Amino acid sequence: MTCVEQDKLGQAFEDAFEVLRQHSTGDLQYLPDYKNYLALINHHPHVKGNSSCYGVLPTEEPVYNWRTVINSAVDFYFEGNIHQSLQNITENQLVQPTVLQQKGGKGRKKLRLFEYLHKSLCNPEMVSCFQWVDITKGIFQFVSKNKDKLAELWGKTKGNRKTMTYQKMARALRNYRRSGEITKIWRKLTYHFSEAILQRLSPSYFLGKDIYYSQCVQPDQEYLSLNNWNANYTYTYANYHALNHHDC
DNA sequence: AAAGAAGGGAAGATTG
DNA sequence: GCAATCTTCCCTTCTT
Repeated sequence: MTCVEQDKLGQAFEDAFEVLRQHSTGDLQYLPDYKNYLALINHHPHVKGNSSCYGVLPTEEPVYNWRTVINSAVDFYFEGNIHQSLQNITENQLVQPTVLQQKGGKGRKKLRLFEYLHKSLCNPEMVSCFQWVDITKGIFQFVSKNKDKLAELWGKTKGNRKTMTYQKMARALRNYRRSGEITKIWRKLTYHFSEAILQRLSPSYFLGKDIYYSQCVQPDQEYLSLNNWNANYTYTYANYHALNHHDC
C-alpha cells in the first residue's frame, strides 16, 4: 500500500466517522479499534481486508452502526472485489482432507470436532458459516443462516452415514462441556474454546501480538450485528497469518 | 402460537 | 474387549 493509498483509506475512514459523528448516539469510544485496524494495515502493507467477505452476511444492523461505517469506508477503498458466495466455492475448497493427522510418527489420530472448527475458523471461506467474535479469547459464533452448511461439511469430513445437522453438531459441542474444551456462552449460537485448546491450536506468535484487540466486542453489545466487521477482520487475520508463516 | 435455540438422556457406531 | 469420541434420536424448556 503506498502512502497515497494509505491517505485515501485514512480519508475514507475520516469521512465515514464524520458521518457517524453526525448521526451516532455516542458510540465513539471504540475509535481505538479503527486506529488498530489502520496500524495493522500500515504495519503490514501487503495485508488487506476483503470487502467481498461480508456480501453473504445478514445486514440487519442499523445504518449508522460504527462498524458498518468503518466497513463502508474499507469497502469503498477496496471496491472491485467480487462477492464470493458459499455457492461459488467448490466442495474441494471447503471440505478438509479427510480425517487424520500424524502425531509424532506414532500412528494416526482422528480429527476432532474442535480441531476442525478451529481450523475452519481460520479459513476465510467459512465466514458465512461461522466466525470469530473474539479471536484472542477463542469466542466464536455460528451464522444462523449457514450453520447447517458447516455441520454438513463436518459430517462429510467425518464420512458419516447421515447428513450432519447443526442440532447434532451442537449436541457434540455440549459434550465438550464436561471436558471443558468448548463451552457455550450466553450469546446465541456462541461458543468459547478453552484456554488450553487455544494454546494448543493457535499459532504462538499470534497470542502475544498486541495489534489484535483484546476484545472485539463489548459485553453489552450485540454480537449478531457484527458480521461485517468480523468477516473483514477474519479475512485480514487469515492473510496476516499466511504471510507471517511465509515470512518465517 | 410457532419457530428457533439450547440442554440433556440414552443408545448406537466407529476407532485406536 | 474397552474407553473415547462422537452420532443419532428424541424430548423438554426457554426465548424471540
